[in-house]
Amino acid sequence: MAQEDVFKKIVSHCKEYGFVFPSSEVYDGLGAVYDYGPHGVELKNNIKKYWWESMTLLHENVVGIDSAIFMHPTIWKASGHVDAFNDPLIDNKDSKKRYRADVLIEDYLAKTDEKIAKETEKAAKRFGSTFDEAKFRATNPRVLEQQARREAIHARFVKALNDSNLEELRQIILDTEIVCPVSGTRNWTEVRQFNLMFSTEMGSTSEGAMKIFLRPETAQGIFVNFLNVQKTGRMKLPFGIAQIGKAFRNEIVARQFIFRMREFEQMEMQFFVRPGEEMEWFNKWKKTRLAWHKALGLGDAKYRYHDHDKLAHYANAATDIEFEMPFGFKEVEGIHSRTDFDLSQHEKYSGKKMQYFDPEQGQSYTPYVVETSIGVDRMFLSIISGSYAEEALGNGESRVVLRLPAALAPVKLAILPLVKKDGLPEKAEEIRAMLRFDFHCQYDEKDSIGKRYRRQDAIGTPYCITIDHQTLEDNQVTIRYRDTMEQERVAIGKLHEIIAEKVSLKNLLKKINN
RNA sequence: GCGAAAAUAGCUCAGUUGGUAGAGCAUAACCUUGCCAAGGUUAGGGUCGCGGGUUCGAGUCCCGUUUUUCGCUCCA
Repeated sequence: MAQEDVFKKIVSHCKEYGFVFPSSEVYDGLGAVYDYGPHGVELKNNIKKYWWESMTLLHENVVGIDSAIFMHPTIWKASGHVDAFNDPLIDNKDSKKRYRADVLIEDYLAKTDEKIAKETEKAAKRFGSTFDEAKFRATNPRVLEQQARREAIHARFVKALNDSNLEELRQIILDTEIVCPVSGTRNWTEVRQFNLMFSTEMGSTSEGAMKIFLRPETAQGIFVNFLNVQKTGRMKLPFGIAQIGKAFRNEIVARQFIFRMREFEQMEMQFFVRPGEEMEWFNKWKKTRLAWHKALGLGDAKYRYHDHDKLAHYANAATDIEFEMPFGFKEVEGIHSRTDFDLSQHEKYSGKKMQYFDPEQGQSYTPYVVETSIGVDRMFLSIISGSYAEEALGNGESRVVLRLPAALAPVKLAILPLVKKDGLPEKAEEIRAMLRFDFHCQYDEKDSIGKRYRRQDAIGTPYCITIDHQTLEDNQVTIRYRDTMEQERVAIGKLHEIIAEKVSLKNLLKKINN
Protein backbone atom coordinates (compact mmCIF):
# COMPACT_ATOMS: atom_id res chain seq x y z
CA MET A 1 0.00 0.00 0.00
CA ALA A 2 1.30 3.42 -0.93
CA GLN A 3 2.35 5.67 1.90
CA GLU A 4 -0.17 8.39 1.01
CA ASP A 5 -2.94 5.81 1.22
CA VAL A 6 -1.85 4.87 4.71
CA PHE A 7 -1.94 8.52 5.68
CA LYS A 8 -5.44 8.94 4.25
CA LYS A 9 -6.60 5.92 6.19
CA ILE A 10 -5.13 7.27 9.39
CA VAL A 11 -6.96 10.57 8.89
CA SER A 12 -10.24 8.70 8.28
CA HIS A 13 -9.60 6.46 11.24
CA CYS A 14 -9.04 9.48 13.49
CA LYS A 15 -12.38 10.90 12.46
CA GLU A 16 -14.34 7.66 12.51
CA TYR A 17 -13.24 6.67 16.00
CA GLY A 18 -13.47 10.08 17.63
CA PHE A 19 -9.82 11.08 17.79
CA VAL A 20 -9.67 14.17 15.58
CA PHE A 21 -12.36 16.21 13.80
CA PRO A 22 -11.96 19.15 11.41
CA SER A 23 -12.82 22.35 13.27
CA SER A 24 -16.22 23.95 12.65
CA GLU A 25 -17.07 21.16 10.26
CA VAL A 26 -20.76 22.06 9.95
CA TYR A 27 -19.61 25.40 8.55
CA ASP A 28 -17.30 23.73 6.01
CA GLY A 29 -14.37 23.77 8.38
CA LEU A 30 -11.71 26.33 9.12
CA GLY A 31 -8.34 26.03 7.40
CA ALA A 32 -5.79 23.96 9.26
CA VAL A 33 -7.65 23.95 12.57
CA TYR A 34 -8.71 20.69 14.18
CA ASP A 35 -10.62 19.56 17.25
CA TYR A 36 -9.81 16.54 19.39
CA GLY A 37 -12.67 14.11 20.03
CA PRO A 38 -13.36 11.91 23.07
CA HIS A 39 -10.59 9.40 22.45
CA GLY A 40 -8.25 12.01 21.01
CA VAL A 41 -8.34 14.20 24.07
CA GLU A 42 -7.59 11.23 26.34
CA LEU A 43 -4.59 10.25 24.26
CA LYS A 44 -3.41 13.85 24.08
CA ASN A 45 -3.74 14.32 27.84
CA ASN A 46 -1.76 11.14 28.40
CA ILE A 47 1.01 12.37 26.11
CA LYS A 48 1.18 15.64 28.03
CA LYS A 49 1.22 13.81 31.32
CA TYR A 50 4.05 11.57 30.13
CA TRP A 51 6.11 14.59 29.14
CA TRP A 52 5.29 16.62 32.24
CA GLU A 53 6.20 13.84 34.61
CA SER A 54 9.37 13.02 32.72
CA MET A 55 10.41 16.65 33.19
CA THR A 56 9.23 17.45 36.70
CA LEU A 57 9.44 14.06 38.44
CA LEU A 58 12.69 12.82 36.94
CA HIS A 59 14.51 16.13 37.37
CA GLU A 60 14.47 17.84 40.74
CA ASN A 61 15.85 20.93 39.09
CA VAL A 62 13.04 21.27 36.54
CA VAL A 63 9.88 23.07 37.65
CA GLY A 64 6.77 24.04 35.74
CA ILE A 65 4.82 27.19 35.03
CA ASP A 66 1.72 28.10 33.07
CA SER A 67 2.06 31.55 31.57
CA ALA A 68 -0.69 33.51 29.83
CA ILE A 69 -1.16 33.46 26.08
CA PHE A 70 -1.49 37.25 26.13
CA MET A 71 1.81 38.95 26.77
CA HIS A 72 3.18 42.45 26.56
CA PRO A 73 3.69 43.31 22.87
CA THR A 74 7.26 44.45 23.41
CA ILE A 75 8.17 40.86 24.22
CA TRP A 76 7.82 40.02 20.55
CA LYS A 77 10.04 42.87 19.52
CA ALA A 78 12.68 41.70 21.97
CA SER A 79 12.40 38.09 20.84
CA GLY A 80 12.80 39.03 17.19
CA HIS A 81 9.41 37.71 16.14
CA VAL A 82 8.06 41.06 14.97
CA ASP A 83 10.87 41.28 12.45
CA ALA A 84 11.46 37.65 11.63
CA PHE A 85 7.80 36.75 11.29
CA ASN A 86 7.16 39.52 8.79
CA ASP A 87 8.37 38.30 5.46
CA PRO A 88 7.94 40.43 2.35
CA LEU A 89 7.06 37.96 -0.40
CA ILE A 90 6.91 38.32 -4.16
CA ASP A 91 5.70 35.93 -6.87
CA ASN A 92 6.94 35.42 -10.38
CA LYS A 93 3.86 35.24 -12.58
CA ASP A 94 5.47 32.97 -15.18
CA SER A 95 7.03 30.31 -13.03
CA LYS A 96 4.43 30.71 -10.24
CA LYS A 97 7.29 30.59 -7.77
CA ARG A 98 7.28 32.63 -4.60
CA TYR A 99 10.35 34.27 -3.16
CA ARG A 100 11.21 36.46 -0.23
CA ALA A 101 11.78 39.86 -1.76
CA ASP A 102 14.54 40.70 0.70
CA VAL A 103 16.34 37.45 -0.05
CA LEU A 104 16.24 38.16 -3.79
CA ILE A 105 17.87 41.54 -3.24
CA GLU A 106 20.43 40.12 -0.81
CA ASP A 107 21.34 37.52 -3.42
CA TYR A 108 21.78 40.27 -5.99
CA LEU A 109 24.10 42.19 -3.68
CA ALA A 110 26.11 39.07 -2.95
CA LYS A 111 26.45 38.35 -6.67
CA THR A 112 27.66 41.87 -7.34
CA ASP A 113 30.31 41.42 -4.65
CA GLU A 114 31.36 38.21 -6.31
CA LYS A 115 31.68 39.93 -9.68
CA ILE A 116 33.89 42.63 -8.23
CA ALA A 117 35.99 40.04 -6.46
CA LYS A 118 36.47 38.11 -9.71
CA GLU A 119 37.41 41.28 -11.56
CA THR A 120 39.95 42.01 -8.88
CA GLU A 121 41.29 38.49 -8.98
CA LYS A 122 41.73 38.65 -12.75
CA ALA A 123 43.60 41.90 -12.46
CA ALA A 124 45.79 40.46 -9.75
CA LYS A 125 46.84 37.65 -12.08
CA ARG A 126 47.59 40.12 -14.86
CA PHE A 127 49.72 42.42 -12.75
CA GLY A 128 51.43 39.77 -10.65
CA SER A 129 53.42 40.85 -7.62
CA THR A 130 53.10 44.54 -8.35
CA PHE A 131 49.33 44.41 -7.87
CA ASP A 132 47.88 46.79 -5.29
CA GLU A 133 44.33 45.65 -4.58
CA ALA A 134 43.23 48.71 -2.62
CA LYS A 135 44.47 51.00 -5.34
CA PHE A 136 42.85 48.89 -8.07
CA ARG A 137 39.48 49.01 -6.33
CA ALA A 138 39.78 52.72 -5.80
CA THR A 139 40.71 53.58 -9.37
CA ASN A 140 39.43 50.96 -11.85
CA PRO A 141 36.43 52.60 -13.53
CA ARG A 142 34.48 49.38 -14.07
CA VAL A 143 34.88 48.31 -10.48
CA LEU A 144 34.11 51.80 -9.26
CA GLU A 145 30.93 51.90 -11.23
CA GLN A 146 29.77 48.49 -10.02
CA GLN A 147 30.70 49.39 -6.48
CA ALA A 148 28.80 52.66 -6.60
CA ARG A 149 25.75 50.96 -8.02
CA ARG A 150 25.89 48.30 -5.35
CA GLU A 151 26.17 50.88 -2.58
CA ALA A 152 23.22 52.82 -3.95
CA ILE A 153 21.04 49.72 -4.09
CA HIS A 154 22.20 48.65 -0.66
CA ALA A 155 21.26 52.02 0.81
CA ARG A 156 17.83 51.94 -0.79
CA PHE A 157 17.36 48.36 0.39
CA VAL A 158 18.19 49.11 4.01
CA LYS A 159 15.94 52.16 3.99
CA ALA A 160 13.07 50.24 2.41
CA LEU A 161 13.37 47.51 5.02
CA ASN A 162 13.42 50.03 7.85
CA ASP A 163 10.40 51.82 6.46
CA SER A 164 8.64 48.54 5.58
CA ASN A 165 8.25 50.09 2.15
CA LEU A 166 7.01 47.20 0.04
CA GLU A 167 6.65 49.21 -3.17
CA GLU A 168 10.25 50.34 -2.93
CA LEU A 169 11.39 46.73 -2.45
CA ARG A 170 9.59 45.83 -5.66
CA GLN A 171 11.08 48.84 -7.44
CA ILE A 172 14.57 47.74 -6.41
CA ILE A 173 13.91 44.30 -7.86
CA LEU A 174 12.75 45.91 -11.11
CA ASP A 175 15.62 48.42 -11.24
CA THR A 176 18.28 45.78 -10.66
CA GLU A 177 16.63 43.61 -13.32
CA ILE A 178 16.56 40.60 -11.07
CA VAL A 179 15.08 37.64 -12.91
CA CYS A 180 13.31 34.58 -11.59
CA PRO A 181 15.87 31.76 -11.34
CA VAL A 182 13.31 29.36 -12.76
CA SER A 183 11.50 31.19 -15.53
CA GLY A 184 14.20 33.77 -16.19
CA THR A 185 11.59 36.51 -16.55
CA ARG A 186 10.95 39.77 -14.70
CA ASN A 187 7.19 39.35 -14.59
CA TRP A 188 6.76 40.06 -10.86
CA THR A 189 3.68 40.57 -8.71
CA GLU A 190 3.41 43.18 -5.96
CA VAL A 191 5.40 42.57 -2.80
CA ARG A 192 3.12 41.48 0.02
CA GLN A 193 3.72 41.30 3.70
CA PHE A 194 2.85 38.13 5.55
CA ASN A 195 2.54 38.49 9.28
CA LEU A 196 2.87 35.11 10.84
CA MET A 197 1.64 36.31 14.22
CA PHE A 198 -2.05 36.60 15.00
CA SER A 199 -3.03 39.86 16.59
CA THR A 200 -5.96 41.11 18.56
CA GLU A 201 -6.78 44.15 20.67
CA MET A 202 -6.75 44.56 24.38
CA GLY A 203 -8.90 47.32 25.81
CA SER A 204 -12.55 47.78 25.01
CA THR A 205 -12.49 51.27 23.54
CA SER A 206 -10.99 51.78 20.13
CA GLU A 207 -8.77 54.72 21.14
CA GLY A 208 -7.47 52.99 24.26
CA ALA A 209 -6.90 49.64 22.61
CA MET A 210 -3.45 48.12 22.44
CA LYS A 211 -2.52 45.73 19.70
CA ILE A 212 -1.33 42.48 21.20
CA PHE A 213 -0.25 39.18 19.69
CA LEU A 214 -1.25 35.62 20.33
CA ARG A 215 2.03 34.00 21.28
CA PRO A 216 3.80 32.20 18.42
CA GLU A 217 5.76 30.13 20.94
CA THR A 218 5.49 29.44 24.65
CA ALA A 219 9.20 29.94 25.33
CA GLN A 220 9.01 33.69 25.92
CA GLY A 221 6.59 33.17 28.80
CA ILE A 222 9.36 31.21 30.47
CA PHE A 223 12.10 33.75 29.77
CA VAL A 224 10.18 36.70 31.19
CA ASN A 225 9.46 34.65 34.32
CA PHE A 226 13.02 33.48 34.70
CA LEU A 227 13.81 35.60 37.73
CA ASN A 228 10.41 35.07 39.37
CA VAL A 229 10.89 31.32 39.27
CA GLN A 230 14.54 31.41 40.19
CA LYS A 231 14.01 33.63 43.22
CA THR A 232 10.73 32.28 44.58
CA GLY A 233 11.69 28.67 43.95
CA ARG A 234 15.22 29.20 45.34
CA MET A 235 16.52 27.61 42.16
CA LYS A 236 20.23 27.21 41.57
CA LEU A 237 21.83 26.96 38.18
CA PRO A 238 21.59 24.75 36.29
CA PHE A 239 17.81 24.45 36.35
CA GLY A 240 14.90 24.24 33.95
CA ILE A 241 11.39 25.61 33.56
CA ALA A 242 8.79 23.50 31.77
CA GLN A 243 5.54 24.62 30.22
CA ILE A 244 2.72 23.15 28.15
CA GLY A 245 0.48 25.51 26.24
CA LYS A 246 -1.13 26.69 23.05
CA ALA A 247 0.74 28.74 20.45
CA PHE A 248 -0.48 30.34 17.24
CA ARG A 249 1.09 30.90 13.85
CA ASN A 250 -0.59 32.26 10.79
CA GLU A 251 1.15 29.85 8.45
CA ILE A 252 1.16 30.68 4.76
CA VAL A 253 0.72 27.03 4.02
CA ALA A 254 -0.66 24.88 6.79
CA ARG A 255 -1.24 21.32 5.77
CA GLN A 256 -0.80 17.63 6.38
CA PHE A 257 -3.57 17.17 8.88
CA ILE A 258 -2.52 18.03 12.43
CA PHE A 259 1.16 18.18 11.49
CA ARG A 260 1.09 21.90 10.79
CA MET A 261 -1.80 23.77 12.33
CA ARG A 262 -2.45 27.44 12.93
CA GLU A 263 -3.34 26.77 16.56
CA PHE A 264 -1.16 24.15 18.16
CA GLU A 265 0.20 23.04 21.47
CA GLN A 266 3.80 23.02 22.60
CA MET A 267 5.66 21.35 25.43
CA GLU A 268 8.74 23.42 26.06
CA MET A 269 11.50 23.31 28.62
CA GLN A 270 14.13 26.01 28.92
CA PHE A 271 17.21 24.88 30.78
CA PHE A 272 19.39 27.65 32.22
CA VAL A 273 23.10 26.93 32.44
CA ARG A 274 26.43 28.65 33.03
CA PRO A 275 27.92 30.24 29.92
CA GLY A 276 30.39 27.83 28.40
CA GLU A 277 28.60 24.75 29.68
CA GLU A 278 25.80 24.92 27.14
CA MET A 279 27.18 22.38 24.69
CA GLU A 280 27.54 19.78 27.41
CA TRP A 281 23.89 20.26 28.38
CA PHE A 282 22.78 20.46 24.78
CA ASN A 283 24.24 17.02 24.15
CA LYS A 284 22.82 15.67 27.37
CA TRP A 285 19.30 16.82 26.58
CA LYS A 286 19.60 15.51 23.03
CA LYS A 287 20.16 12.07 24.47
CA THR A 288 17.54 12.34 27.18
CA ARG A 289 14.87 13.51 24.79
CA LEU A 290 15.53 10.76 22.25
CA ALA A 291 15.32 8.20 25.05
CA TRP A 292 11.92 9.66 26.00
CA HIS A 293 10.66 9.02 22.47
CA LYS A 294 12.18 5.59 22.16
CA ALA A 295 10.73 4.42 25.47
CA LEU A 296 7.33 4.39 23.79
CA GLY A 297 8.39 1.34 21.82
CA LEU A 298 7.19 2.45 18.40
CA GLY A 299 10.48 1.31 16.91
CA ASP A 300 13.91 2.90 17.29
CA ALA A 301 14.43 3.00 13.53
CA LYS A 302 11.61 5.52 13.20
CA TYR A 303 13.61 8.23 14.95
CA ARG A 304 16.64 10.17 13.83
CA TYR A 305 18.47 13.38 14.60
CA HIS A 306 18.67 16.14 12.08
CA ASP A 307 21.38 18.67 12.90
CA HIS A 308 20.83 22.17 11.56
CA ASP A 309 23.48 23.71 9.34
CA LYS A 310 21.74 27.06 9.08
CA LEU A 311 21.08 28.33 12.56
CA ALA A 312 18.39 30.75 13.66
CA HIS A 313 19.50 34.15 14.85
CA TYR A 314 19.53 33.15 18.51
CA ALA A 315 21.13 29.70 18.36
CA ASN A 316 24.64 28.33 18.41
CA ALA A 317 23.55 24.72 17.99
CA ALA A 318 20.30 23.06 16.95
CA THR A 319 19.00 19.57 16.33
CA ASP A 320 15.63 18.14 15.44
CA ILE A 321 14.33 14.79 16.50
CA GLU A 322 12.51 13.47 13.46
CA PHE A 323 9.94 10.72 13.28
CA GLU A 324 9.13 8.67 10.22
CA MET A 325 5.58 9.75 9.40
CA PRO A 326 3.67 8.21 6.49
CA PHE A 327 4.88 11.22 4.46
CA GLY A 328 8.53 10.89 5.42
CA PHE A 329 10.82 11.83 8.29
CA LYS A 330 9.45 14.98 9.91
CA GLU A 331 10.45 17.18 12.83
CA VAL A 332 8.64 16.37 16.05
CA GLU A 333 10.95 18.04 18.53
CA GLY A 334 13.66 20.68 18.41
CA ILE A 335 16.58 20.99 20.78
CA HIS A 336 18.30 24.33 20.59
CA SER A 337 21.17 26.00 22.31
CA ARG A 338 19.76 29.52 22.46
CA THR A 339 22.77 31.17 24.10
CA ASP A 340 21.95 34.21 26.24
CA PHE A 341 20.06 35.80 23.35
CA ASP A 342 16.58 35.84 24.86
CA LEU A 343 17.48 36.93 28.37
CA SER A 344 19.82 39.62 27.03
CA GLN A 345 17.15 40.91 24.70
CA HIS A 346 14.61 41.15 27.50
CA GLU A 347 17.17 42.88 29.67
CA LYS A 348 17.71 45.38 26.88
CA TYR A 349 14.06 46.00 26.06
CA SER A 350 12.67 45.95 29.61
CA GLY A 351 15.56 47.73 31.26
CA LYS A 352 15.43 45.11 34.04
CA LYS A 353 18.40 43.00 34.99
CA MET A 354 18.01 39.38 33.93
CA GLN A 355 21.08 37.98 35.60
CA TYR A 356 21.84 35.25 38.04
CA PHE A 357 24.20 35.60 40.97
CA ASP A 358 26.28 32.47 41.13
CA PRO A 359 27.34 31.92 44.76
CA GLU A 360 30.03 29.45 43.77
CA GLN A 361 31.66 31.84 41.32
CA GLY A 362 30.87 34.89 43.41
CA GLN A 363 29.60 36.85 40.41
CA SER A 364 26.55 37.66 38.29
CA TYR A 365 26.04 36.66 34.68
CA THR A 366 23.32 36.11 32.10
CA PRO A 367 22.66 32.37 31.90
CA TYR A 368 22.78 30.46 28.65
CA VAL A 369 19.74 28.45 27.63
CA VAL A 370 19.25 25.00 26.19
CA GLU A 371 15.71 24.49 24.95
CA THR A 372 13.72 21.36 24.24
CA SER A 373 10.55 22.14 22.31
CA ILE A 374 8.08 19.53 21.18
CA GLY A 375 4.74 19.83 19.39
CA VAL A 376 1.99 17.94 21.20
CA ASP A 377 -0.01 17.55 18.02
CA ARG A 378 2.96 16.26 16.06
CA MET A 379 3.68 13.86 18.87
CA PHE A 380 0.06 12.75 18.71
CA LEU A 381 0.34 12.19 14.97
CA SER A 382 3.60 10.29 15.32
CA ILE A 383 2.08 7.97 17.89
CA ILE A 384 -1.05 7.34 15.84
CA SER A 385 0.96 6.71 12.67
CA GLY A 386 3.43 4.53 14.49
CA SER A 387 0.63 2.50 16.05
CA TYR A 388 -1.75 2.08 13.15
CA ALA A 389 -1.67 -1.35 11.55
CA GLU A 390 -3.83 -3.37 9.24
CA GLU A 391 -3.22 -7.01 9.89
CA ALA A 392 -4.20 -10.11 8.03
CA LEU A 393 -5.34 -12.81 10.42
CA GLY A 394 -4.81 -16.52 9.86
CA ASN A 395 -8.43 -17.23 8.99
CA GLY A 396 -8.43 -14.97 5.93
CA GLU A 397 -9.86 -12.08 7.88
CA SER A 398 -8.17 -8.88 8.87
CA ARG A 399 -8.23 -6.30 11.61
CA VAL A 400 -7.26 -2.68 12.12
CA VAL A 401 -5.37 -2.21 15.34
CA LEU A 402 -3.81 0.77 17.07
CA ARG A 403 -0.81 -0.58 18.93
CA LEU A 404 -0.70 2.39 21.26
CA PRO A 405 1.70 2.29 24.18
CA ALA A 406 -0.54 0.95 26.97
CA ALA A 407 0.25 3.87 29.26
CA LEU A 408 -1.04 6.34 26.65
CA ALA A 409 -4.12 4.46 25.43
CA PRO A 410 -7.36 6.42 25.85
CA VAL A 411 -9.21 3.36 27.15
CA LYS A 412 -7.17 0.99 29.29
CA LEU A 413 -9.55 -1.93 29.39
CA ALA A 414 -12.87 -3.12 28.07
CA ILE A 415 -15.19 -5.17 30.23
CA LEU A 416 -17.19 -7.63 28.18
CA PRO A 417 -19.78 -10.15 29.34
CA LEU A 418 -19.71 -13.08 26.94
CA VAL A 419 -23.51 -12.98 26.70
CA LYS A 420 -25.95 -10.40 27.95
CA LYS A 421 -27.95 -12.77 30.11
CA ASP A 422 -27.55 -15.35 32.85
CA GLY A 423 -26.23 -12.75 35.29
CA LEU A 424 -23.07 -12.05 33.28
CA PRO A 425 -23.77 -8.31 32.77
CA GLU A 426 -24.33 -7.95 36.50
CA LYS A 427 -21.01 -9.63 37.24
CA ALA A 428 -19.31 -7.41 34.67
CA GLU A 429 -20.80 -4.34 36.28
CA GLU A 430 -19.35 -5.45 39.61
CA ILE A 431 -15.88 -5.67 38.12
CA ARG A 432 -16.26 -2.31 36.47
CA ALA A 433 -17.29 -0.70 39.76
CA MET A 434 -14.10 -2.10 41.24
CA LEU A 435 -11.75 -0.76 38.55
CA ARG A 436 -13.36 2.42 37.24
CA PHE A 437 -11.69 4.81 39.66
CA ASP A 438 -8.22 3.75 38.58
CA PHE A 439 -8.56 2.97 34.89
CA HIS A 440 -10.52 4.32 32.00
CA CYS A 441 -12.91 1.38 31.37
CA GLN A 442 -15.39 0.72 28.62
CA TYR A 443 -18.32 -1.67 29.01
CA ASP A 444 -19.76 -3.34 25.92
CA GLU A 445 -22.35 -6.11 25.61
CA LYS A 446 -23.45 -5.51 22.04
CA ASP A 447 -22.69 -7.91 19.18
CA SER A 448 -20.52 -10.99 19.16
CA ILE A 449 -17.44 -11.14 21.31
CA GLY A 450 -15.12 -11.13 18.29
CA LYS A 451 -16.69 -7.99 16.99
CA ARG A 452 -16.25 -6.29 20.32
CA TYR A 453 -12.57 -7.23 20.38
CA ARG A 454 -12.16 -5.59 16.98
CA ARG A 455 -13.83 -2.43 18.14
CA GLN A 456 -11.41 -2.21 21.04
CA ASP A 457 -8.47 -2.95 18.72
CA ALA A 458 -9.50 0.00 16.56
CA ILE A 459 -9.20 2.47 19.43
CA GLY A 460 -6.10 0.85 20.88
CA THR A 461 -7.49 -0.60 24.10
CA PRO A 462 -4.65 -2.80 25.35
CA TYR A 463 -6.70 -5.21 27.49
CA CYS A 464 -10.12 -6.82 27.31
CA ILE A 465 -11.68 -8.58 30.28
CA THR A 466 -14.25 -11.22 29.37
CA ILE A 467 -16.77 -12.59 31.85
CA ASP A 468 -18.20 -16.02 31.04
CA HIS A 469 -20.37 -18.58 32.80
CA GLN A 470 -17.42 -20.13 34.52
CA THR A 471 -16.62 -16.77 36.08
CA LEU A 472 -19.73 -17.08 38.22
CA GLU A 473 -18.34 -20.28 39.67
CA ASP A 474 -14.61 -19.66 40.06
CA ASN A 475 -14.33 -15.84 40.09
CA GLN A 476 -11.86 -15.90 37.23
CA VAL A 477 -12.02 -13.92 33.99
CA THR A 478 -10.24 -14.01 30.67
CA ILE A 479 -7.80 -11.23 29.93
CA ARG A 480 -7.17 -10.78 26.23
CA TYR A 481 -4.13 -8.93 24.94
CA ARG A 482 -4.52 -6.53 22.05
CA ASP A 483 -1.16 -7.07 20.39
CA THR A 484 -0.89 -10.85 20.52
CA MET A 485 -4.62 -11.63 20.74
CA GLU A 486 -3.66 -14.20 23.34
CA GLN A 487 -5.85 -14.94 26.32
CA GLU A 488 -5.11 -15.76 29.90
CA ARG A 489 -7.33 -16.75 32.79
CA VAL A 490 -6.84 -14.74 35.96
CA ALA A 491 -8.58 -14.25 39.31
CA ILE A 492 -10.78 -11.16 39.57
CA GLY A 493 -8.97 -10.17 42.74
CA LYS A 494 -5.71 -9.88 40.87
CA LEU A 495 -7.01 -7.74 38.00
CA HIS A 496 -6.19 -4.41 39.56
CA GLU A 497 -2.60 -5.34 40.24
CA ILE A 498 -2.05 -6.82 36.77
CA ILE A 499 -3.54 -3.90 34.85
CA ALA A 500 -1.88 -1.27 37.02
CA GLU A 501 1.51 -2.75 36.29
CA LYS A 502 0.89 -2.81 32.55
CA VAL A 503 -0.58 0.64 32.01
CA SER A 504 1.51 2.61 34.47
CA LEU A 505 3.47 5.61 33.24
CA LYS A 506 6.06 4.67 35.81
CA ASN A 507 7.46 1.91 33.64
CA LEU A 508 7.98 4.30 30.73
CA LEU A 509 9.64 6.82 32.99
CA LYS A 510 11.97 4.18 34.41
CA LYS A 511 13.14 3.34 30.91
CA ILE A 512 14.28 6.91 30.30
CA ASN A 513 15.93 7.25 33.64
CA ASN A 514 18.17 4.23 33.12
C1' G B 1 -0.75 32.53 -2.13
C1' C B 2 -0.03 29.96 -7.28
C1' G B 3 -0.98 25.33 -10.17
C1' A B 4 -3.44 20.48 -10.42
C1' A B 5 -7.13 17.10 -8.47
C1' A B 6 -11.23 16.22 -5.37
C1' A B 7 -15.92 17.14 -2.28
C1' U B 8 -22.72 12.49 -2.54
C1' A B 9 -25.05 9.06 4.81
C1' G B 10 -20.48 8.46 10.61
C1' C B 11 -16.61 5.67 7.00
C1' U B 12 -15.48 3.81 1.82
C1' C B 13 -17.70 4.69 -2.63
C1' A B 14 -21.55 4.08 -7.04
C1' G B 15 -24.83 7.29 -9.61
C1' U B 16 -26.19 6.14 -17.37
C1' U B 17 -26.24 11.91 -23.38
C1' G B 18 -29.25 16.35 -17.53
C1' G B 19 -35.29 13.50 -15.64
C1' U B 20 -37.78 13.02 -7.95
C1' A B 21 -30.74 9.88 -4.38
C1' G B 22 -28.17 4.21 -3.92
C1' A B 23 -24.82 0.15 -1.88
C1' G B 24 -21.50 -2.02 1.68
C1' C B 25 -19.75 -1.21 6.38
C1' A B 26 -21.03 1.61 10.77
C1' U B 27 -25.18 3.24 14.33
C1' A B 28 -29.97 2.05 17.26
C1' A B 29 -33.98 -1.63 18.80
C1' C B 30 -35.57 -6.70 19.15
C1' C B 31 -34.61 -12.07 18.24
C1' U B 32 -30.66 -15.82 17.70
C1' U B 33 -25.55 -17.43 18.57
C1' G B 34 -21.63 -17.23 22.11
C1' C B 35 -13.93 -16.42 22.83
C1' C B 36 -11.75 -13.32 17.81
C1' A B 37 -15.91 -8.85 12.91
C1' A B 38 -19.64 -8.98 8.64
C1' G B 39 -27.01 -14.50 11.16
C1' G B 40 -32.52 -12.60 11.03
C1' U B 41 -36.24 -8.58 11.36
C1' U B 42 -36.77 -3.41 11.68
C1' A B 43 -35.41 1.72 12.21
C1' G B 44 -32.79 6.36 12.03
C1' G B 45 -29.41 9.09 9.03
C1' G B 46 -28.24 12.98 2.80
C1' U B 47 -31.76 20.32 0.82
C1' C B 48 -25.37 15.57 -3.21
C1' G B 49 -19.68 21.45 0.49
C1' C B 50 -21.87 26.51 -0.30
C1' G B 51 -23.73 30.56 -3.76
C1' G B 52 -25.09 31.92 -8.54
C1' G B 53 -26.01 30.78 -13.89
C1' U B 54 -27.83 27.75 -18.25
C1' U B 55 -32.36 24.61 -18.64
C1' C B 56 -39.22 22.92 -18.50
C1' G B 57 -35.86 20.22 -15.18
C1' A B 58 -28.92 20.17 -12.40
C1' G B 59 -25.66 15.36 -7.90
C1' U B 60 -24.53 15.56 -13.37
C1' C B 61 -23.06 21.35 -17.62
C1' C B 62 -20.79 26.62 -16.70
C1' C B 63 -18.85 30.53 -13.21
C1' G B 64 -17.55 31.89 -8.35
C1' U B 65 -16.44 30.42 -3.40
C1' U B 66 -15.02 27.21 0.87
C1' U B 67 -12.51 22.93 2.49
C1' U B 68 -9.11 18.87 1.64
C1' U B 69 -4.98 16.35 -0.92
C1' C B 70 -0.48 16.74 -4.04
C1' G B 71 3.42 20.02 -6.17
C1' C B 72 5.77 24.96 -5.58
C1' U B 73 6.91 28.42 -1.57
C1' C B 74 7.79 29.11 3.72
C1' C B 75 9.04 26.90 8.29
C1' A B 76 12.31 29.47 15.35
